[in-house]
Amino acid sequence: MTRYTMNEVKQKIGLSASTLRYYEKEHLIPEINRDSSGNRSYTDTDIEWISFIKTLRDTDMPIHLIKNYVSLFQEGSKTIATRKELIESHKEKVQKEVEQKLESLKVLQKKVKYYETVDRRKQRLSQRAFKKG
Amino acid sequence: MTRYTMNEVKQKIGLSASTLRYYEKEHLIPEINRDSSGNRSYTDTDIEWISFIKTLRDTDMPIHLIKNYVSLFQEGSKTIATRKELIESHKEKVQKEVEQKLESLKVLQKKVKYYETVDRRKQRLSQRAFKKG
DNA sequence: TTACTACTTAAAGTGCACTTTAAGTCAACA
DNA sequence: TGTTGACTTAAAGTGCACTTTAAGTAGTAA
Repeated sequence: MTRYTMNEVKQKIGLSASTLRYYEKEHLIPEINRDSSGNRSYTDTDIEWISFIKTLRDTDMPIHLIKNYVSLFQEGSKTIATRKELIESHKEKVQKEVEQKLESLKVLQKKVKYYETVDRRKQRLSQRAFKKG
Repeated sequence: MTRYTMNEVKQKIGLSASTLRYYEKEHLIPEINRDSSGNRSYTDTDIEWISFIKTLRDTDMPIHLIKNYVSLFQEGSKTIATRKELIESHKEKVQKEVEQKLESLKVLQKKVKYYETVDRRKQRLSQRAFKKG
């Protein structure tokens, strides 16, 4: 069975050692087995779990909701429906945020375009927009 | 000339009164003119500026970079090129983040699909993934 | 044996972006 | 005239998610 050191996990997943310890302490990830000298030894299953938690964090799910999700998981298969709802509603929230960001990107693109086409006269006019400070 | 109270701006833009004051104090937005009783009175130009600042915050540009952008603006047209670079590089960063989130959304969708199709046997197996705690 | 490196812990500290608090002013209405 | 409500300020407080610190241990190389 392949095992990984903390350093390997750090590389593989892209979380710092202190974050990995913090997640473990907060029970976002399981208690990791130790090798003969007391250092953490991660399994492929651990890696998979940590990766999914990272996906949740990458999409800004708050720690307290992830804890909620993990608790449900530990209660077993009777919580499948609730877990599905939790992930699905998070997914919908993220989708809306992405759509909002795409709108914002249009505004940024418009601004860049403006800077590309602006001439000296336009620039002087634009100064009037924020004349103080 | 149309003028707006803080309450109207709050509604129009979707920022709290304290955030509007905070942005003003930090010079992200210009010093707002006051009415006869000392209360803020926002112009359409103010609204436009605040909206753009909100777009920057909605896309998670840090306050210190926005301050940098505002400073450049105040230095006048000689900073147009720098401002364009600043906004453009931010735009590219946001685009990458959006792409990353779309990838994460695929993972979330996969998980939802899994929960939709999982049967009792599969659920028991999945329990092995996180057996402690 | 000594030094070095990589890990370990609990606890305190950090950074960011607001948000709340406490105390005060002003205009309108009963 | 008093009280209500919306504003004002500076300063302190909050929430979140880590990150850093300080002190210690275990294994390896010289």
